[in-house]
Amino acid sequence: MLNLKHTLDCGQAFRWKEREGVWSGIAEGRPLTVSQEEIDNGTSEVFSDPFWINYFDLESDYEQIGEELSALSPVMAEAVCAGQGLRILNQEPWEAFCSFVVSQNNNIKRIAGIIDRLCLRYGKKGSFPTPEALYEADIAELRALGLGFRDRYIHSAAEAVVSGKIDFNELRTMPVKSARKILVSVLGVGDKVADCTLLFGLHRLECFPKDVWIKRVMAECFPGKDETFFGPYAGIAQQYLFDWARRREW
DNA sequence: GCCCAGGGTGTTT
DNA sequence: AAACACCATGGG
Repeated sequence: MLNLKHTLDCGQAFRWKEREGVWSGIAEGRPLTVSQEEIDNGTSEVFSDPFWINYFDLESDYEQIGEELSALSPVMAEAVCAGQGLRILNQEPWEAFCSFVVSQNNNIKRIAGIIDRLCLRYGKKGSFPTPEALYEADIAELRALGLGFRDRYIHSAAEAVVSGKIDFNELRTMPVKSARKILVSVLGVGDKVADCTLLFGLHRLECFPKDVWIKRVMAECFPGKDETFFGPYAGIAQQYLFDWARRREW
């Protein structure tokens, strides 16, 4: 029902750490420490706290969705089976947006390191930095944290939020195509980062971010098809496929 | 040393 | 519109 590894270590969030079977992290300023054992025996606080119920998307029926996706193709069924317990998180939209700006042409381990340093330097009490804090940050200082050429992209993303050009509450209910158009108007944001923001930050489950792994899977296993093949839960299908492909031997 | 990583921008054909 | 160079950085 909820698998922490397939949910917290599947490239949708970058601030959860696992140590000796115990996962810990912070979301919207709230710390959580939880083990898979507590999840499996139902004693974890995530089942009783409305915040975590929403964060882990515990009220959606992933068994049902998984069955519908599995019926589409054998490969999809294999990915769903391999990713049992994976769920699409409801992350804070700014954190998702900012994190995936950092993600471009980068790898997950390094993304996580950069975000750790951003939080230490600009966040309060281990929280993710506010857009204001990053808007006011010195570009050279951002560069020094390892952001590379993405330093000015982070600045422009923060500026877009601070100025109100991007209003996540509006993006949440707007038609997806309009929301994507607004996101990609920010310097350093293309279709992939926009789709990750919409899927992981605003729970727009029809969004299907196409990174190098997904492009590889589509070319190899779904030739001639695109995200419309997967229907209204394409984003969930995408995440099963990403997690499966990344852990698989090729 | 080269290639790759949850890509995007700007320029040239 | 498609191809291409370029962008920092660290791990394999």
